Amino acid sequence: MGLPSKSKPLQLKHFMSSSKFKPLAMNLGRLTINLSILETHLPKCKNLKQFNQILSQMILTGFIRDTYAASRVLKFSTDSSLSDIDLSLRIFNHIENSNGFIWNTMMKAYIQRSCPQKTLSLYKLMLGKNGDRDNYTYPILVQACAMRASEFEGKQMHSHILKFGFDSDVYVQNTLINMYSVCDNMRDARNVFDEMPVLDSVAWNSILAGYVRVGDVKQAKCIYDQMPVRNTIASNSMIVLFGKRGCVTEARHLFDELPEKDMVSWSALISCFEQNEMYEEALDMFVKMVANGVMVDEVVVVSVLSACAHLSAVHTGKLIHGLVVKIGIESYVNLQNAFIHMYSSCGEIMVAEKLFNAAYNLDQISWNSMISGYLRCGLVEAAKTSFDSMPEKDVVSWSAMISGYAQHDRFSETLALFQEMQLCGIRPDETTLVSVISACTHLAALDLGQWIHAYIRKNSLKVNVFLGTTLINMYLKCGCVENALEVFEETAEKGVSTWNALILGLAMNGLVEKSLEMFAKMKTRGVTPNEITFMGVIGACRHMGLVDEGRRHFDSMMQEHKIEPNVKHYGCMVDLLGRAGMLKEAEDLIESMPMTPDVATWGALLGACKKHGDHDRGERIGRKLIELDPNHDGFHVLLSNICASKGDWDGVHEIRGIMMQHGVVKTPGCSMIEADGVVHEFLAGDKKHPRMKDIEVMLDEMAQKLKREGYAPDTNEVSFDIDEEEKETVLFRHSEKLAIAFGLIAISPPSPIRIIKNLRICNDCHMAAKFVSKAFGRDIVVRDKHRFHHFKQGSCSCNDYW
DNA sequence: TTAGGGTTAG
Repeated sequence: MGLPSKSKPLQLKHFMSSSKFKPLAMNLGRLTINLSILETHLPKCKNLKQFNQILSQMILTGFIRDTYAASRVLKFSTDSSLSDIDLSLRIFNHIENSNGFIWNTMMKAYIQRSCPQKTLSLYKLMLGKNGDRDNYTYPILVQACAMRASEFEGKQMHSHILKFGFDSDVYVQNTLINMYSVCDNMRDARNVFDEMPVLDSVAWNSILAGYVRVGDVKQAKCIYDQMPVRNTIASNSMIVLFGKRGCVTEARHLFDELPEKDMVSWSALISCFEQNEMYEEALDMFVKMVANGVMVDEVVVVSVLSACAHLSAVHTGKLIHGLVVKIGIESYVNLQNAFIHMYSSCGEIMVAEKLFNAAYNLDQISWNSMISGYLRCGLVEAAKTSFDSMPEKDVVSWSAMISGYAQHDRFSETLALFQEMQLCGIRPDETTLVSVISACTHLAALDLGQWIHAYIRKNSLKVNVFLGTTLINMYLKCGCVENALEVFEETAEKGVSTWNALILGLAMNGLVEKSLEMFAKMKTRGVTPNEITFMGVIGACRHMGLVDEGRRHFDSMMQEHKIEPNVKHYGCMVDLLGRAGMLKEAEDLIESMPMTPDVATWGALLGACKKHGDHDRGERIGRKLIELDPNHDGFHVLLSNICASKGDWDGVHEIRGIMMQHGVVKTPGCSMIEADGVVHEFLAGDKKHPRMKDIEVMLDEMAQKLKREGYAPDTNEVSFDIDEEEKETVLFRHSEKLAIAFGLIAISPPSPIRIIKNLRICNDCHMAAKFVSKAFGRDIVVRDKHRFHHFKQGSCSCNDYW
């Protein structure tokens, strides 16, 4: 920053190769240096020593005071690789009689070394000295502003240009167009362009490049069509723009029409296919490119490898690897990283690892690709080891590892790593937070989730589609409908997934009508529903037993939206019919399915049989199911429950035997509850909690109060052949009751008691929760495997239909 | 009397 670093004054000794003055190596002999000698000898300089000797001669003889001679020697210094920028600056500072050329040369030198801020500092110095600016000066300065992408500085420069009257210079105008384009200000770029009396090819190309940069297809096309001369670069840029904006047909057409296609034309089209998820086309095009003898470089190969990764085309990837080695470009870091990504995407993690270990020029992306590769292949531990040994971790590394934990259902570790990241002072970005919020959702860690929401607001992070959807989902899955609706309204960028989260979540919370309303609203807003939307919509109908409406939506999938119902949609319909007691219709629908029904579909019918007491149908289907899926614990349990409710204890024992035989273990009921930011977990019959004594006392109090209110335990739920009193004790140790008791102790009103259960809530716990909400005057929110139950004043939001 | 400035794609 600031002015170019102060250089030491130019003294003769700087240019002496030793303290002893030697005669010029270039045979200057005893000749006094003059212009002609300078001009013949400067270009012949082979090393810094020779250059220094000429320079020292000039100082010694005072010839450096000749402005023209000084400008030649400075120019040589800035252009030649023999000298460096510090020496150039020392020469520049030594020149007493400087002129515009000399200033321009020094300012240009900083541009060439990518130090535009030093160019601008020199300009300030020049202004102070009222230096000799000329029409060569401002193109350099405007370019410096463009390099800094600083519209503020650019505009200042523009006003100087007007003030000093350089605005009619075509070079100046062209750099202004470029500067405004780089700053994405196409309005001012266009103003300059429109006012140019004579447009040369640079002006056309610059304005086109601007429209391409901001992605304005309409204007770019307009300019391209009007261009008097179109070069390949212009055409290639248009292909790129079409690709970026999803106009694949136009890109392909333009490519076909090109009279001359170069390497960039081919790779622009290939990248267009790749970006628009047309991976086969990308590969085909690459094959044609090679067949046509077009040169291939590392940039195009990176695109093609990405296509291979998406297609899992490891064989093609290996062929390309061979080609890359043959043409000798394999050591490009980007290419190595693309190979690591391709191989790990195709499951060839060992190959990726070998490449990674063999590479000598690893960068941050290499490490991040390797970690993501391990995670993609499910090797979470290997990823963590690699992560721990990284020399430097950036936000991408942390996000990759955090999302890796989240995607492998290791939610506590997700949150722990997030905390560690913060301790390391790395600021999370939108991507990181999506994974963390998703972990909060699974763990029902609402406190942390809300903290993150506040963090997003405080740091004005952009709530993009993913983040918005994740937040809405979290609030709905934690039973906070109001908050979810608020985020939904605030989210500017709404995708189909955002609507889906809302439709599914509202229905889960028992707000079926609102959910269906949102579905209607979504369609009027022009958002096209997808198959997940219909899962939500039919699911909503299922929560309230809206059979006719559900059927209507199911039929509309094909008729209106051309979406073929999949096995899950059928399963959902079977569940809807079954729950409503239409068991025969449900079974008929299964028989009429165009695909093989999955176990979940039969399972839905089995559940319905249990609910509606159709024991015969239930037993028939249950036996079929445990054959189809002998490892599924839930079906065995349901079947055994059906036997139990018939009083068929032999059947119960038989099923138990089958379970033992297959090693099927019933998933224990588990409830989670968050108190003061800590998540507590309860298993059925659990006695391990540190506050178990208090909980026992509360359970007794609950039992007494509930009985007074008229609660009678529903012992039908217990499928053990034990007496009624014992059954009641078992019932009162269900995990959700333990959690409710704990909630009554640990969470002070009016905060609701929020519980998450891994299985579906049983009849008895549902009834008990209703009584507790009344007898203790507490709101209880239970999220079970399928939906929410908001208990308030003795009733539940599900209206006892679940 | 010399010398120097601008755009551009995958």
